[in-house]
Amino acid sequence: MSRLDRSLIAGLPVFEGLSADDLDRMLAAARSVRVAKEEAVFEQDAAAEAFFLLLDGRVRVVKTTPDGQQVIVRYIVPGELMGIAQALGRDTYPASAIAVVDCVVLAWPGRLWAEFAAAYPTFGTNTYKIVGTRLADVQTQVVEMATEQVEQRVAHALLRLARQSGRKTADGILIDFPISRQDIAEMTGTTLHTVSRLLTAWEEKGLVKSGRQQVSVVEPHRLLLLAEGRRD
Amino acid sequence: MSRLDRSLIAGLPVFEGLSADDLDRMLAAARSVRVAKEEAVFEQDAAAEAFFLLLDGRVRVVKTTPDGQQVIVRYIVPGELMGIAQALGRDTYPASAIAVVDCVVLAWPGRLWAEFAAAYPTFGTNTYKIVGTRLADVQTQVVEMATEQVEQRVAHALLRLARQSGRKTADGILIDFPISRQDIAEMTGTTLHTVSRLLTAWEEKGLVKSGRQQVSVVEPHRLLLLAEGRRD
DNA sequence: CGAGGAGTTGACGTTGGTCAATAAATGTGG
DNA sequence: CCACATTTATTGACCAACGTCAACTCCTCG
Repeated sequence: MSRLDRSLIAGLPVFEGLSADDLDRMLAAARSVRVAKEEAVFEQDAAAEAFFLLLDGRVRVVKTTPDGQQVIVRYIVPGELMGIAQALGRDTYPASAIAVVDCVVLAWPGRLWAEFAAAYPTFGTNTYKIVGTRLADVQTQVVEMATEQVEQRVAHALLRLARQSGRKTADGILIDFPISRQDIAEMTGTTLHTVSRLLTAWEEKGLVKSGRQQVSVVEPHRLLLLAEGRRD
Repeated sequence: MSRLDRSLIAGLPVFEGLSADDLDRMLAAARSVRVAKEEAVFEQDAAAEAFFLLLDGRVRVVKTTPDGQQVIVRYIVPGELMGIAQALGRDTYPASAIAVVDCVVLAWPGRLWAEFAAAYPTFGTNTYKIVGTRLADVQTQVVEMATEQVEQRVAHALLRLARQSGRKTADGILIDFPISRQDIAEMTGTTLHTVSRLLTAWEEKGLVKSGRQQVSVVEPHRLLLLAEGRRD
């Protein structure tokens, strides 16, 4: 196994404030893992034996109901932690994490969590800041689901994806990983049919461009108006 | 100001593992505050200057959208922390906390958070465990909103309230604080009309008993069947 | 080139929201 | 303590948003 270079993680928000030596020590305990497209990084309800950092690729975090319906909780982008059950006193993962494209992740044994948090307090604080952000995000999502119509929720979802994972192209902001109508439906609590109809309608109005497993936001500003419920 | 007695907080899950002296030291820094019914403990978007422990009463945590719609995020029962923005690196409260009945709370200055977490590590760990639980709860709520019909969501909400805040009576499990149809609607993302119709229908089937600002669950088991979507 | 996955689109029905009117319970001021 | 205002709840009529069902097309991969 090759030595992991500090530059892989230096500069990431989570590791802000750590010394070069600290980074090296943390990296020494990590192993780097490749995860093929559509494979799981970890599975819902499995024993939480490790926590992870996504180095490259995209991961979707999915909860499955007892009767098999799926809800996409969030997408993870490179540089983000995931599966940090230990930080929250859990011993199983609350959701599954699936590689959307081929990914590279760093994995640490879960029992190291407490050690790291004690040895590198800024790392602990930074992580809890992230947890705070995620809690806020999920609560916002609850509010959206409770108060908005499907059209607004889908518009908000696309804008979030574009912001988090968008790449500027000639056609506007391309969401730069494969995403199907079904995926968008599972993010917003609707059906692929409704998403398909919305995208078609928006394409006619010039707001988005979309194709097979791909969506670009052409006019973020007008889409935002829609998302906020002001008819245009 | 009278001295606060250790017995107020000893035995609460958050303070598990702390010595009597630790408790006394923490209490010495707290002030106890009475909050009248319908008054705010803290307000959404206000500077997070303190964190709180509910000693007595009931508090509802509410998010308000820009256009004035309200969503009830959760109810707080005695012994629970609230407004722990500091623990998550936030400097404003993400929601408002409103006393549902006359309440007594302990309040600590926010800047003490870091001190406490450092001085009493179990307190820190316990808190993050709670945060973990809340994150899981909110995520479950997202899944419910995305996959269940209104009838199931309302049934789930009532069962949660009964479990968290129920008192056994001749009529079944009484949710022991005033709660209106509108409140239940704001918990479940529906309208008071729909809640009213559901409660009437359930009352006819003998599942619940309800009146002005009051609901009892008579047959939790059958209500659970409904909540899980198995028609009966 | 064939099969399976992804997307589109029309027809239709249901859930649950909107609007409106009324009733019942509670609080308030004289 | 009563009259009146306010809040909470009920119920009916209506209808729109969106889910369901079904058929069909178009890619893409093997």
